[in-house]
Amino acid sequence: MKSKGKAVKPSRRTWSKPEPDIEADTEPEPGSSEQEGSEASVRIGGSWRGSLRGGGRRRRRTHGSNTKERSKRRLESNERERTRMHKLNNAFQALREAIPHVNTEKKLSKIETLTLAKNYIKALTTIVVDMSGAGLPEGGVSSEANAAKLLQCYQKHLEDEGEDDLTQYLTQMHSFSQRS
DNA sequence: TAGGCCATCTGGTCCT
DNA sequence: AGGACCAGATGGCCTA
Repeated sequence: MKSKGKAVKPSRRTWSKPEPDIEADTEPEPGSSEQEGSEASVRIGGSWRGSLRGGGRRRRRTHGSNTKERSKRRLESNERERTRMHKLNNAFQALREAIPHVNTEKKLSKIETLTLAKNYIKALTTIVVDMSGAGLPEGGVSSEANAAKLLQCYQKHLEDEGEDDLTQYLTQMHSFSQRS
């Protein structure tokens, strides 16, 4: 079996290989100001997000100035970030399993998962609203009938949204439901 | 080969 | 102070 895009990647661009154009390890003393307008504030390691949040301030850099110490912190931080992303991916997987998409070899991408989940929720909402409006029949509705109606609503929502790239999932899902 | 998707690294900002 | 969160950058794998 193959795992798309997956590979045990060796660490690249490690801390020990900083961008040559900025503040190698000749950073100022902790506490000294070295921000606004400097080249370093424009690009750091290929990225920075200037005024997205809170605006203005850049780089706290109050941690140990010791290179070894910073390297250690960076590695720990990387590890935490990796763990965090793994948790996020687990949540995505749980979501994939919660929404009715057909059992196919092709795993839903993250964007597909979110889009399908959104439409699924909308479809369920529609059903609930419809049912509460028409009144539930005595003894309830069979699960098969509910499933059929759900699929109908689901299909309608997908079509209304014009998300062509998802219609194949709908088709697959529909045939799957007919088979079972 | 191009484009999509993904994992990872990274540094800035926010939160506790 | 340190961890969580976030988003840009980078590069690998896969498919059309």
